[in-house]
Amino acid sequence: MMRVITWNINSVRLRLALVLDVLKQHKPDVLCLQETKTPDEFFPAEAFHQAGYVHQHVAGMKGYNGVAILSRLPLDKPDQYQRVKRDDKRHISAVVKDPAGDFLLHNVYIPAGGYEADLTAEKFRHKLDFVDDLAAFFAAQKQNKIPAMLVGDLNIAPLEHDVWDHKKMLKVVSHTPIEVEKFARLAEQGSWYDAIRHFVPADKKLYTWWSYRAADWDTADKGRRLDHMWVTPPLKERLKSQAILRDLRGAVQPSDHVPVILDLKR
DNA sequence: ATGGTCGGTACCCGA
Repeated sequence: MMRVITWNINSVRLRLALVLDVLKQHKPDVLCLQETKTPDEFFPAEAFHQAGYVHQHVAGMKGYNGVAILSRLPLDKPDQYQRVKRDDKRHISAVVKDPAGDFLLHNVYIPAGGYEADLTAEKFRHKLDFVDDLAAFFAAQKQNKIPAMLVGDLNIAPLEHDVWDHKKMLKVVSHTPIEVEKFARLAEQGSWYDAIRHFVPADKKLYTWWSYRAADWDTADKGRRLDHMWVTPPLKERLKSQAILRDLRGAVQPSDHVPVILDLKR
């Protein structure tokens, strides 16, 4: 079995012990983090190295954003397939040297988009442009035949049951029709297939994020599925199982996102 | 009716 975990950690330094616990308990081959919120010189590389994740590809900055790929399997050609080089620290890539077959892994953190679902609002515009930019990038990659996986915090909940109340959320950034439309186009341009919904029917509620502002996140359960794991067709036949580690939202000092696990047959 | 909480950083911004 080959296991990949994606997790928006909202500060890797604050939650290092929690991440190490997850690694110990769930033993992924590869861990993709978003919102690490630290420049590379302060990234806790040694702690992950000691935990067995000796292959690391990290791109951080001060205070915001930041993505990392931590792997027990060798990583090749880091960022040969990156969307843009070294600017906003929201996208890194590497080829994972899996014994069952190498695959290209993209770790993505799409901007949240602010509060105003208005095309003239700067943050919303930035989010939509970022998605368009990614779609164009993957369209240009179409000739590339290597099997691929895309994971990360995409900050869009596309399906009716990816949010707690579809009608109420239609005007809320993350579930607006224009975001969902651009999200679908991104998936189409990259030939991406939703590997989590492969296992969970579309009419079943499924969340990976619960706001910090909810007094009782668990009983209120006003979640959204913002974190995704996608594969291209060559990896579909290897899909084995998925898991969303909901309980971690109840950890001491939790991230507002929980880890998502995808297992591939080997 | 339009809240509420985080984390990093520096007294606010982004989520």
